[in-house]
Amino acid sequence: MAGRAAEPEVIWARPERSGRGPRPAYSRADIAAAAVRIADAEGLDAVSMRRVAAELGCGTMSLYNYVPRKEDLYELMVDAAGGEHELWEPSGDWRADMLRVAHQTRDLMHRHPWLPRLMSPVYGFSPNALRYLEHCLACLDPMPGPQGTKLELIAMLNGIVTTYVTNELATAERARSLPWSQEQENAVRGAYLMSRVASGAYPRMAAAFAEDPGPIDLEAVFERALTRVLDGFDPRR
Amino acid sequence: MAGRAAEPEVIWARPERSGRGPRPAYSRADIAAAAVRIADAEGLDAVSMRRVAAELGCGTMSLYNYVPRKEDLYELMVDAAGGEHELWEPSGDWRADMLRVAHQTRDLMHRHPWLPRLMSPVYGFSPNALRYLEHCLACLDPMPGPQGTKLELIAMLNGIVTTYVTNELATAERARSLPWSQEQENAVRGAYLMSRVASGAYPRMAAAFAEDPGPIDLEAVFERALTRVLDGFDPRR
DNA sequence: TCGTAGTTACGTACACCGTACGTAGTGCGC
DNA sequence: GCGCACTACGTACGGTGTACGTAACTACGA
Repeated sequence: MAGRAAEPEVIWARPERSGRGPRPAYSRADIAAAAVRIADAEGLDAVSMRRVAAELGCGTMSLYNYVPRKEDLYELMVDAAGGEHELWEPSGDWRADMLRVAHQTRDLMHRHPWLPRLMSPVYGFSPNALRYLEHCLACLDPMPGPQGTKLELIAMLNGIVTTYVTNELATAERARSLPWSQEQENAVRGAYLMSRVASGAYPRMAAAFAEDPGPIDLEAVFERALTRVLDGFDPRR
Repeated sequence: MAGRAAEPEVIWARPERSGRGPRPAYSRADIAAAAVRIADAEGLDAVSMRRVAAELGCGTMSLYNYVPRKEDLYELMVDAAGGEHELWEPSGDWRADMLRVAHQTRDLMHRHPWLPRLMSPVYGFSPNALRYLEHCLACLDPMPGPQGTKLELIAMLNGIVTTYVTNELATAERARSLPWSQEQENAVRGAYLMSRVASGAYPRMAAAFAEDPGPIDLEAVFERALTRVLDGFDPRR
């Protein structure tokens, strides 16, 4: 019987190769890379077991030898993306290091727009996620206080980055599978919103739209959000 | 031809009743209520067009007269949940008011655990969402600064609450459709995590797990996170 | 008042999904 | 060299969203 257990299972706990039987034709890395390739090129919704198997050049059900459930395929993808995190020797300035981490995560999500959708606390302990977490904690060594607080900070920053990038990408990832362009969608939604606001029922929203903020600098908004969170955690303030 | 347009469409922009033809058998509120009932009782994954139609007592395809795409059904659900937000006369203390808003949102998400999964910036402008936004801005009237900053604060708080509740619920919503219990899942994942940490490869993670934080007060973590964000936005600090 | 156009209602059908199950072939460990 | 655990994979089932066609109904313009 193959690995389709009726019990919960962590894919990272099962060995990639178990000695007996024919040598597996693909590695976990191969499979993850195939899925990531598809998701990058055609969007997350294009990642189906059949599609990934086809990309690998094997039968659909062969995939289930490697990946008991589709969810585990997602976990492989998130881990593969996490492997792109470039780690460094902590500088001693934990605030600067955490800012750098956050920016790197944001870049990662831009490179793989499907990542935010798969980023859930559930997939938190893949090998690369552990590597990443340990690195963050190392960066936070100079920060006083209990480890628990540091974990809180890391979680908070990750949450902010995910939320922010989700906003940034908006419908971009979803739009790939729609029959119309994102510009069309934004135009229609914008027109509707303007008509509602113009109705006069929402005076403060109207004021918000009326005020001219100058050129909107999303980058600055992001930076400000991070700084605010770091301030909130900085014991020197 | 029914409303299946090849153009993007905002469901709130189309009239519920268009005069001509037979009187529609159901209102948008009926449909939303049916979907919400199913999602509350059986989880979001149980909400299919067929299932909702059955709950209403009509044919599957009849639903498409009211809801051109499934996504719009989700939008109806989010709006219906948003209608449960109880608004009040702003107190004059914007920090206190925003805390109250955040707690209410959290309660809402506990009542409807599928909400965080559907909470995306895309569904941001349903009637009840606009009501909610306007109310938040009213609460923020005493706060100095441009409206843009206030919108940033609201977005940030919503993001925090969503992230936090997602963590809180963890696999709870997902677990409903799995053949094993959430306790089993947590046990297996916990055991795996412990084994990895015990390997010695992640000394700082090990330290984090080793330190005894006393009883973990999730409520306090939430409160602290909110306070930190409010601090970051408070011009008096 | 009556035809007709626009709507509602809904059954059928299609392409896709995740995956349970059974079977055949392969190669390591004893 | 035997046996068995493992890989490979075809078939099939029950589900999904939804395109399309048809029949019934109602409110409006003539």
